[in-house]
Amino acid sequence: MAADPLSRVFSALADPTRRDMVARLAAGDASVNELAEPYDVTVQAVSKHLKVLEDAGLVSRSRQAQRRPVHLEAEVFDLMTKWIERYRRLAEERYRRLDDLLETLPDDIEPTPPQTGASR
Amino acid sequence: MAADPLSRVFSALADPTRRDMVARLAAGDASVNELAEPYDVTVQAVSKHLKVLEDAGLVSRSRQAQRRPVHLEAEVFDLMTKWIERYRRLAEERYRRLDDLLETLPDDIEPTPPQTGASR
DNA sequence: CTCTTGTTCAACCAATGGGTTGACAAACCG
DNA sequence: CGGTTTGTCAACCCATTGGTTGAACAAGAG
Repeated sequence: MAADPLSRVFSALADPTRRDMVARLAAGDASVNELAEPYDVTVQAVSKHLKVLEDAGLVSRSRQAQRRPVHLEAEVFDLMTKWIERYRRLAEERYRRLDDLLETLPDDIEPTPPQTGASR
Repeated sequence: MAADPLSRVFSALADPTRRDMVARLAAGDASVNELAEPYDVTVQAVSKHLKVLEDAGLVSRSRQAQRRPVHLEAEVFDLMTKWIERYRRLAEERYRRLDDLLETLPDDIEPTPPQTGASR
């Protein structure tokens, strides 16, 4: 469990149940039992999921009587979006540059010589 | 392997080696051997990683002589950013509303009665 | 056709992950 | 105090994953 933060966040959100929990927590804090209610798994399993989300920094838990309300921490999302946007931007720039290059090519030069049936 | 698309993408990017491959592919296409070079794992392991990335829709492979150049497909990133932004936005709105609420509260009403050190 | 290069497939192994049940801790309720 | 509610910890099970080695396949190059 000594993975880097980015791996932890991606990994935490790779599970549909955990994503659903995050989705529901976006609407408001909830107790473990409340969170567990819709799923047909034990409350212990949900507790484990929450631990994963907490280790990823996606949620935090406070204490309020016996309850441990779970709260969504939105800041960690930035970690992901920054990573994603960076490489998407690069990929798109590269794509655009390739487009430009093809645009300016003389007509008689073919970037990938199509098999014209003519033997070489 | 019948996971939903979002799970596949998050899961694929949960591995640091695969993220590094994506990062390098953002700079340009590469063959499997080229991709494998920096890592001290076998080329078969890299081939497996590429299969995961391909199943997630993050890369595509064409054929060029014996080589199978790997190409980064940036569109899938949108799937993630849309999901992330949606819930981050909700969480932030909720946070803002809570702020507003606290702002308008009369002074003598305490939202969560702080332990005043009185009884145990 | 044979050889070489690049890549994948198959079988296997150790570690991890998501689930279970059962016991336990913490805090309120009587 | 003794119970009840709420949640976690521990041990275990089984499927998945990331890695290995060894063989096979695909497509030039001789």
